[in-house]
Amino acid sequence: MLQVPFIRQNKEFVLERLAFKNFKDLDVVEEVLALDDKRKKLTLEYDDTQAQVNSLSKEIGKLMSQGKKEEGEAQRAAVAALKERLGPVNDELNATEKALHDALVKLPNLPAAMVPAGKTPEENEEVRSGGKIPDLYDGAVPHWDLAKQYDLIDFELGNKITGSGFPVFKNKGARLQRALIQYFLDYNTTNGYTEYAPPYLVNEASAYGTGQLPDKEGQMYHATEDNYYLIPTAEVPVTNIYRDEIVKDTDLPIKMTAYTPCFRREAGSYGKDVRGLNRVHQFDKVEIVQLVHPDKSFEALDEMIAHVENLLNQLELPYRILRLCAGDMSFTSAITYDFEVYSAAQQKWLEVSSVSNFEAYQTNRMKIRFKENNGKPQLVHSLNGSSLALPRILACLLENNQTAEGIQVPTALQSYYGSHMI
RNA sequence: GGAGAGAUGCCUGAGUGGCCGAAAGGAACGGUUUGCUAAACCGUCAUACGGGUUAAACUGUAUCGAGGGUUCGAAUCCCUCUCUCUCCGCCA
Repeated sequence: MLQVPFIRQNKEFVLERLAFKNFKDLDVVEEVLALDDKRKKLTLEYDDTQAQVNSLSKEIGKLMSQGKKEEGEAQRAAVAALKERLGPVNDELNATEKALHDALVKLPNLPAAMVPAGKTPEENEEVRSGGKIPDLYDGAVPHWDLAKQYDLIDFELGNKITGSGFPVFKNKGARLQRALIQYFLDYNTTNGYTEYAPPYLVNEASAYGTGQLPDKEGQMYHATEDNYYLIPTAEVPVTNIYRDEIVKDTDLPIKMTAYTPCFRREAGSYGKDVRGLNRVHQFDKVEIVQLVHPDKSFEALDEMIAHVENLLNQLELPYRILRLCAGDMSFTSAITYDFEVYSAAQQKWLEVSSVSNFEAYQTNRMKIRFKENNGKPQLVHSLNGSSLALPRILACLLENNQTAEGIQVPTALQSYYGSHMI
């Protein structure tokens, strides 16, 4: 969430940026400032009164130990009177703090300076593209047909075991999937990311920390018996590794990677674009997360973009990089780049990675901070990106590399998969 | 699932009503000195939110798992919750 002192000092800027993001409820900004004023006033009153209580209490202790009971009794009455005032002030202070917090979490992150204007996905800006869109041979089919033809994925079996959107990978399909995971992780760790294998279920505090709660409650699977949430992305457990921690500036940047399955209810997205692997409830993803010095987050962002782009180049997939317009970015992001690969058989672009800089928006919630030269703790910046999400990569690999003789495996992947052809 | 123990600062760990924001040791950081892959000594060593200041200094409040209660006063007593550990059971 945004920081109140920043809002106070940069009110016009905040309003302008929020409007740019197409955020309607601009009155919340005034509300936040008014509540903060009230909070300060009440804090002052409470602290002053409590200070009197504390000092009187000490006196009473002294008087009692000196045997001056009557004087002590008199002081007691004075304290009682003060405390009568304290209760209501405290109640109001708590209510004000809660109202302030509730208002604050309504405000999305501010779009960074480079973010293009716009409201819809059509207004996203193509930054660059790469790779070559293949000319498929006449018998080319979409991946769901290939999956059946080569016995790689059984969608119907998933329906039986669980429900729709839970594909079963088998034979060479399962192997290819495993090869990709291994390949991605190796690529990430080679480039300085520390590998983690985190839990796939998280508690409420973690889900709140990265912003899934309260905004996206309905999108996560919820194990109500124990009140755990199935992770929608490794971002949640991995970023929370440093929740409530103060690290040394020399520890930065912190670069982490993790492979996990991801679980998403995708409520309300039935019908369109859900065929085959395009949109599923459980999928595998390798994620990268960075915690960096606030001055370095845009540098880190560029590095992550280059990192993901290089991966797509090595997989020889045609891709394009989009800078999301203000209205299409997520609630918590300051700037987001989407990576899409071209599915030649479906003739459309599929999103396979999303790389974002959250600046201090997430870390302010999670209180992830660092200390520089024994100074005051400051918030670090957090970034994350997929490198990469498996299903759509798999779909494109199958579709784009299909030939009459079989499906070709990209060179970079061959040693992991164990063959040059499916 | 059953029984028990516990939750204190970066770590270990003392503290059972006022002298405790908290002993001691360790780690870390800064320095002095000496010096060969280091030791000794000195110092620093929680956070948040206020007041104050150009900025500091200074100062108030809160925090000893979380929330509530008793009391003039609570890390210390009471209640609730959460979590952790140990043993038993079950099991990969």
